[in-house]
Amino acid sequence: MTHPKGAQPYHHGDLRNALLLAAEQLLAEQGAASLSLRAVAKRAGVSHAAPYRHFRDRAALLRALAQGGFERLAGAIELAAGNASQNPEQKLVEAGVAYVRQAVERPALTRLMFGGSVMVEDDAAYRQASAAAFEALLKIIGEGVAAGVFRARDPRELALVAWTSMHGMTMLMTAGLLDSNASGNGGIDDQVRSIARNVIYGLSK
Amino acid sequence: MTHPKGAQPYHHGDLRNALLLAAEQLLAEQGAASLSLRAVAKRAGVSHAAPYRHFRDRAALLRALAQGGFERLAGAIELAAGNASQNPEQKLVEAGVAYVRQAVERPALTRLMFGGSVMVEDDAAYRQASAAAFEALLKIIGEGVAAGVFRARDPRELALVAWTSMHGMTMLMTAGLLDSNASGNGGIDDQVRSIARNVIYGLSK
DNA sequence: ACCTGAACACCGTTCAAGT
DNA sequence: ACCTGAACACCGTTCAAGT
Repeated sequence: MTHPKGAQPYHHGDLRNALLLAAEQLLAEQGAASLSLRAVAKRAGVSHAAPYRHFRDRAALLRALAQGGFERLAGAIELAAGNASQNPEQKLVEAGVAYVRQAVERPALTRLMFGGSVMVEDDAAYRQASAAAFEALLKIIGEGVAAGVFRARDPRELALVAWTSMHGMTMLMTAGLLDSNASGNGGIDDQVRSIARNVIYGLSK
Repeated sequence: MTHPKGAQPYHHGDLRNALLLAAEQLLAEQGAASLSLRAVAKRAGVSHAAPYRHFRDRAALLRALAQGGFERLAGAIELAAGNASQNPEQKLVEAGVAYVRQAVERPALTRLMFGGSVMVEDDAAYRQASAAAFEALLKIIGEGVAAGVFRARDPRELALVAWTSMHGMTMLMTAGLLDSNASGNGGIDDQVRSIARNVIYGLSK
C-alpha cells in the first residue's frame, strides 16, 4: 500500500532480512546441502542475481545464518547461567538441556553451525558468536569451582569437558544416531540430564 | 599390458573401487560439498555417466565412503579394547585418542560420516558399521564395570557418556574450534587424554 | 555387461543494462 | 542505489546407442 498502483519498488526495503528469512525456511525444509541461492531469491520474490547486492556469495549467506544460530545458543546458555535459584550443578545440566533442545528444534541450522560447510576461519563475527556461547558455559564452571562444588582445576579445562559432552550429544542427535530410546521431547531432556549428571559425577567408582 | 595395443578395455575391471579411491582423494582435497560425481568420474578416467553403473546416485557413493570410515573407526577402537596390557580406564582413554586421531587425519571423511549429508536412515550397512564402533566401546565399559573400577550402572548409560564426549571432541576439532592450544599431534593426543580423564573422574569434588 | 555422448533441468557467479 | 536478464561454466541424472 505504500506504493502507487500496488507495483512493488525495487524491494520492500530490507531485502537482506527477507533473504535470511527465506533461507532459514528453506534450510529447515531441505537441509543446507540443497539450499540454493536461486531458490532463496525466488522465495524472497527477487531475481537470482539480487542476493549478490547483500551477500558476497552463497557461503556468506550461510555464515550469516550460522552466526544467528550461535547468538541464539549463547543466549540460551546465558539464561541457564543466570538462573539465581539454581546451583552450579543444576545450571550446568540445564545449559546442556538448552544446548540440545536448540539442536533438536533446529537440526539443519545446528549442522550448519558446526558442520564445517561454512568456513570458520575467515569470519570474525562467527568466531565471536561461538566464543560467547563458550564464555557463558565457562561462567557456570567458574562459579562451581569458586563454590567448591567442582574440582579445583582450571575452569577452562573443566568447561572443555562439559562442552565436548554437550556438543557430542547434539551432534549425535541431529545425526539421528541417538534417538532410539527417547520418546518425545521430555524423553530427550531426561536423557540429556542423565548424561550431564554422569559427566559431573564421572564414570569411575 | 594386459590388453593389446595398450588400448584400455571398458575399464580396469574394478571401476567401483577406482571410483571410491578417486572420491576419497577428492574428498580430502576439497571437502564433501564440492565433491562432484563428474569430477570423480573424470579422475577415474571414465565418462560422467559411468558411475551410475556402480552407484545409484551421488548419495550412494558418499554413503559407501562413510561406511568405510566407520569400519576403520570400529577397527581402531577394537584395537584399543583388545590391548591386554591396559586396564579399562587406560583402554577408554586410548579409544578416545584413536577416535580423535582418525578425525584429525581424515577430517573431511569424519564430517561426511557424522555430518548428516548422507542419509543415515535408509542404509542398513551404514547403521551396522556405526553400531560396531559403539559395541567396541561398550565392551571396554562393560569390563570396567565388571572389574569394579567404573560405577555399577547400566554399561550402555556409561558408554553413552564416553561416546558423546569423544564424539564432541572430534566434531569440535574437525570444525576448527578446538585447536587453539594444541601444538602438533602429540599436543592433540595429550589434550584428548586430559579430557578423557576428566570424563572418567568427573567434574564434581 | 559395461561404457559413451547428447540432452535436460538445474546450479553459482558475473556483468551490462535498466529505473 | 538497487534490481533484472542474459550469459558462462558447471552440476546430477537419464537414456538411447555403441562395443
